[in-house]
Amino acid sequence: MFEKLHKLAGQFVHFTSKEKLIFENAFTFKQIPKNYTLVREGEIADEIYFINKGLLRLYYNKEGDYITGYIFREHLFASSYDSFLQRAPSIQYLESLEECDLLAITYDKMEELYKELPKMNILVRKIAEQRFINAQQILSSFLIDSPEVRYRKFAEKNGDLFLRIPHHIIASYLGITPVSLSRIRKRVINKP
Amino acid sequence: MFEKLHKLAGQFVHFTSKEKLIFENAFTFKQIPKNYTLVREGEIADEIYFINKGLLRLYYNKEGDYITGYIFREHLFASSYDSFLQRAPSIQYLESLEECDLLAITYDKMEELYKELPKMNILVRKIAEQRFINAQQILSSFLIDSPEVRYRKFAEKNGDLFLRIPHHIIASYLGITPVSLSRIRKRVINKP
DNA sequence: GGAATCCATTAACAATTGTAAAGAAATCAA
DNA sequence: TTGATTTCTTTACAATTGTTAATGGATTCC
Repeated sequence: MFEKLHKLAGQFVHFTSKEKLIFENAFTFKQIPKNYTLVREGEIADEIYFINKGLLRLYYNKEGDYITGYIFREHLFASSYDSFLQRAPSIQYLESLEECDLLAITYDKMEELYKELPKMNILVRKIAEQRFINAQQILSSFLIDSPEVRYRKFAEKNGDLFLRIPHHIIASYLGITPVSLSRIRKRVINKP
Repeated sequence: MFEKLHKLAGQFVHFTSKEKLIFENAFTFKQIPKNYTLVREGEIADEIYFINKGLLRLYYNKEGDYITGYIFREHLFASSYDSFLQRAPSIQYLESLEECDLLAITYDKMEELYKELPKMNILVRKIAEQRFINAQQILSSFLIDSPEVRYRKFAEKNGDLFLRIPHHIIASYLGITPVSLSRIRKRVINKP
């Protein structure tokens, strides 16, 4: 249940058995079906989720269009972070793309943990730094790469997702339309 | 000298006078001319900089083209963060766009600070979280907005930069060519 | 199992952006 | 100040993407 979470934490801090228990007890297990909405636009995100199984996506609703901001895979923390961190209404939705097994922790529990386990500040700092680096890398791909190159890089790392989720969700994540994604895929198949 | 830095830190943690001194002493003052390169591609970024005065830009060199990844303004921490945080060769350059007054802190000094002032973990966590939120917002603009809307938003917040730095630097930051920026500006002037 | 919905692909056309080149204006260095 | 460089804009054309609509296939839901 907590194996992968401890593995992630273990990369950055060392918890004693006692601390491990306090850490574990801050989380609650949640099993949710496919297409379940965890956070709606306008709501304040009260939890963050460690994904033990399944896929979540963060998306924007822009005049009826749904634009994917991020796809969270197994063994990552997922949330509408800006809402969670700033205690402000979310400008995004957080929804499952598959049936998911999650470990949820609330904002208040998180604050308690910072007090009980000062090491948490180190852990969360490291995770925040990693997320920042990740966001920066994606951003740089929008600056440097053409949509086709962006597709190629995505397919290399996340090729399995083309079989797991609808393509139009990936298209908006790459900043293009489904039509354009289809064209690019055709080009790439003919000239790999 | 440290006024703005303390103001930033004060938003997140409260330092005693003693702690303030330890904090201040970790930094060294640096004055650099315009177009001075702080970090080169391939080097490991050993410092981060708090900008008291001036502008810095982070940029990528892609086959001879220079693409702006970020423009750092006064009273922000600037660095090639992925290199600094991961102790890995930088994939970007960090360079001044104007004469700058900087407060620099090295990686080693930073590690010392974490030990001497555990509160630093909270402070840096908060700063990392803010940076992440900022990166996410910029990224969402690439997904949601057209280049013209991205230009309009940039001009609203950073209009002064059009008078301070060459436009082609802003163009690549917006993910477009200088030619396209010029066209968009013409469109926007006629239809504000 | 059948109806309804959703989805990926294709086509045709419009709009936008990129590319290359050239000239004018501004800036910089000697 | 002068000459050289950089920078911004404009033009013309090519390439790409967006938009809209239609089709057939797959999936979902009673």
